[in-house]
Amino acid sequence: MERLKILVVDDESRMRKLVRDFLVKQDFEVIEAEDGEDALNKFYAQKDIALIILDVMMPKINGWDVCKEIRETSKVPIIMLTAKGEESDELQGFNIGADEYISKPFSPKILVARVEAILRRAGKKDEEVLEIGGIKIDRLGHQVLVDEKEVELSYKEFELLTYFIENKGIALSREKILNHVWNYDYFGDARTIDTHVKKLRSKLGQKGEYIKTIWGMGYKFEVE
Amino acid sequence: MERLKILVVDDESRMRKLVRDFLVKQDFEVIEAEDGEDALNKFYAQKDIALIILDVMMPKINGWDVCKEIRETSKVPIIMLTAKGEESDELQGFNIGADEYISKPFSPKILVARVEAILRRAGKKDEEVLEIGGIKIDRLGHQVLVDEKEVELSYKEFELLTYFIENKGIALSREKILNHVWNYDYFGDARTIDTHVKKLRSKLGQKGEYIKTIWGMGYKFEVE
DNA sequence: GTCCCCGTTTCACAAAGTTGTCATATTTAT
DNA sequence: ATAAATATGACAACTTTGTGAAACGGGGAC
Repeated sequence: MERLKILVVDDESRMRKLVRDFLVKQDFEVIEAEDGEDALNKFYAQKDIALIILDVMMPKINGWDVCKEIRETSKVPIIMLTAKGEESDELQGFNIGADEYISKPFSPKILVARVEAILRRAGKKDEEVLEIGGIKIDRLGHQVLVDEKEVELSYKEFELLTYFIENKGIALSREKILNHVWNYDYFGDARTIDTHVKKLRSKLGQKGEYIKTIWGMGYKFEVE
Repeated sequence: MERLKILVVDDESRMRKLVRDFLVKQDFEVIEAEDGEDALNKFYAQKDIALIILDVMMPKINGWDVCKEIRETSKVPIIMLTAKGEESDELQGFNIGADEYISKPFSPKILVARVEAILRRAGKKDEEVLEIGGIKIDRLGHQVLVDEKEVELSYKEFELLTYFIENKGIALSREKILNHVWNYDYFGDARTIDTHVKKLRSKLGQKGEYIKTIWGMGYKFEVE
């Protein structure tokens, strides 16, 4: 297996070196960029970057803008490094589509753990068939089998179920679901999700119960 | 890990120097500000400040107002330095969202100890799984296991338990709990916490006893 | 172009679950 | 014993979620 490329963007070289050292130890290939402009150039030049780690505070173009710009054309996973307290885009009132936020200061151990979790999930996107608890998703055939019997799902239902299963065991906020299943620039009502969940649950029959409601939070797919 | 930045705000340069010297000795990076205005400017310019030490008595903008202002946008930990008798503001229930109060005169050793305790706690916010005494908190799954069996908690209960465990072994006043689990701008009755503690204890069964009452003070989570 | 079909979204109301408060009981410190 | 603080149970107000129906909207048939 070829080493995966990670783009690390931070204006402080000390910080880049720190992050790089840990990632290299985990056998990733690291590419560094020292500001937003540099980051965009390197990202577009190197088409096979698997993940971006992006500091928020940078001269010229800041991290939020780099993220937004990249999201225009790519769904590459992005981890934002934020200062304490400004971690969430919700707090800023606008959503820019990062996948994770890690607040400084952080331990390198945490960073590496998150990177691996994200890549593991992202890796699922390459698998042709996902299977869990008697539900089989065939991406190529765009088909879902429940206990070997086909269940007809609409496009959105299929995407939603796939997203749930790619992230099984993880509580997903409506915000996050909208970002991934709909799109980073979708501005509709989050309650739309409820309707799709309802239909999914009913089409999955008994197994619809795997989609759990997390009250005050969102949903989670979990097989017992 | 990169050195953490601490913003020290006091109008007396002697005091700043004193505090700075001790913090630098502990390998923190120190940024100084000599009044409230200066403090706000430097805080907003340097986005990765990990903690603020803030004198109350200062010209132009005083410490209380700086704290309130910062709390509008950030959850960065704040330690207030108060002269004898000034804490009354805090005691009178005028709540501005500081994390700690240290009254002058204080020993630098105490200050450093508090700083490190706060930062240690803040670091826990990035850990995905917390585990202690047979209680496991899975943040990603938004799920709590007691002796490997799931216990269903409401949103607030989950937050409260998480806060207790992030601060295990530390006595927490109701004031403090309200500030962190509810919000800095919550003005309800502190007795509300009692009700939530009651429910938490009962849902945790035997292990509910880990939540100890500290008479006249608040609560503390402690495993024997 | 118009009509129709069907997936998607919105909406309004019902249902379910949560949270804060209050009165009362109990415990604790002195 | 007494006063003060905490525990508890019940409940009302409030939020969030579920649901069915209606509105919307794009693409194909005609």
